[in-house]
Amino acid sequence: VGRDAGLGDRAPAILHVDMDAFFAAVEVLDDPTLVGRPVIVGGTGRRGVVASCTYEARAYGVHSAMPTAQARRLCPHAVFVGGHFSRYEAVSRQLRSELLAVTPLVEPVGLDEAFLDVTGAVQLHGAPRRIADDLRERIQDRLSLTCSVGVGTSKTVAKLASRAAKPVASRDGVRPGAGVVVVEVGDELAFLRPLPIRALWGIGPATADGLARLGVRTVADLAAVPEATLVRRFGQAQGATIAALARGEDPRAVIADRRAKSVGNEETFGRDLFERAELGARLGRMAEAIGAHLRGSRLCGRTVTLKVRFGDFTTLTRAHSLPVPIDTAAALNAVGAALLDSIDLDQGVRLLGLSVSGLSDAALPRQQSFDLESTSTNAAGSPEPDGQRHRLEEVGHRAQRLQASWEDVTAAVDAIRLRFGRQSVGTAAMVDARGVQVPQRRESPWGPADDR
DNA sequence: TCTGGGGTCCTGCTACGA
DNA sequence: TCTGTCGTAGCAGGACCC
Repeated sequence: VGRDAGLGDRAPAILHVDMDAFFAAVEVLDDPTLVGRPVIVGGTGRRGVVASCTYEARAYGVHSAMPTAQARRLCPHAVFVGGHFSRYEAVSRQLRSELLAVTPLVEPVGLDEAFLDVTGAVQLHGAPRRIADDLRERIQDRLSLTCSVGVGTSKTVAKLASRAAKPVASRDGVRPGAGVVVVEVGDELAFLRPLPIRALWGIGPATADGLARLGVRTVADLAAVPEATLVRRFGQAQGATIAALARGEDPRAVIADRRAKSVGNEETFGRDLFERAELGARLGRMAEAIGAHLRGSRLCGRTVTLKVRFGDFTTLTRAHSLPVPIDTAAALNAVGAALLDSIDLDQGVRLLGLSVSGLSDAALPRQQSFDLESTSTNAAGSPEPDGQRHRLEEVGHRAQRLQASWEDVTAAVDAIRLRFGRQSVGTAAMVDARGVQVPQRRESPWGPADDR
């Protein structure tokens, strides 16, 4: 980026801005009686997980992604909050506009953090350290929230620096962090080497276990392992990447306009479901939600993937690609239902998910299919396709016909909802005793409530 | 009675056409 | 016509991120 911008050989300056305990901090901001208390945001039911918690809760060992039941055992006197997702989204938009005031090169990571490439902004805003200090101050002033900022010459170093700038929670209390940590040019390896390998982006529990078997615990240990060994053990892409990270090399650029590659919707149920009719109804609502999301983003997709998690937590996916992209609930539902039909559900279903990938711009001209009847062949080239493949190809054709026949109706429904509200119109399957129930993102999407 | 929901990326495998 | 090779696409599963 620096070179492209005519900045010569100036080292890149990357900032990583990370809000402190974001969801929990927003809850405390909105309810001052929570100040100084352990607050845990997440699913409050038996199958919920922790999405975020204040440092007062972290002092008891609570952390995000932990089952709520475990968090309750560790910190029974905490305040458990279901959360307000749309509020977090609104604060996140405010945060983003503050970041964009510094540079257009902002790459958001989730709602609460972002990378900024400020290599070209130093002439206007001052040294990276000053930009980081100013940003922290402005976010505190405008949002009344605190963040930590890391500065480095790469994303990895900036990210780890922001982590080093965070407050620390222990049983003795909460110790404030530095707020900003700058890793100067040339100090990267000295900063990285003592860190545990789990600190590196891309090394999760499975990879850390594998590395531990090689006697690798710190980044310095990792740097001593030949790259060929890592490639053999973890594959070409991951092996080469973690070898480079251990050497302090991370060429990834800050990318300001990432496009979504898939859109999905999934739900864990309060109790395992066995009835196909019930699962089919849930699937229909997911197709509605995904279709609305696609059309709202002017996207359409070709590959529909169904995800099923059984009571014993085993998970499988089934996917089918269509010759033409779709965006109507009717077409998505037809493919999803056919995939669901191909799965034995006797074990009971804990989670059902539907997603669509192979996305393209809906405004682009779409290739129409000339072949709506089944004339395809099977793997062996025989004109008589085998059962499952044949059924999916049939449903692919049906989805195309549904897409064509529902396109105008769907556009009309979207227009009505835009003018008269989301609940104003819907298919019969979406009507219950409370009226039309158009699915939308839940305010607390971290597990089912216990009565569901 | 531990394990959500939004995603991305990679690997291994199979099928298939050139 | 048959066989082997190669590149690509689709699919399933897994690891990882917030």
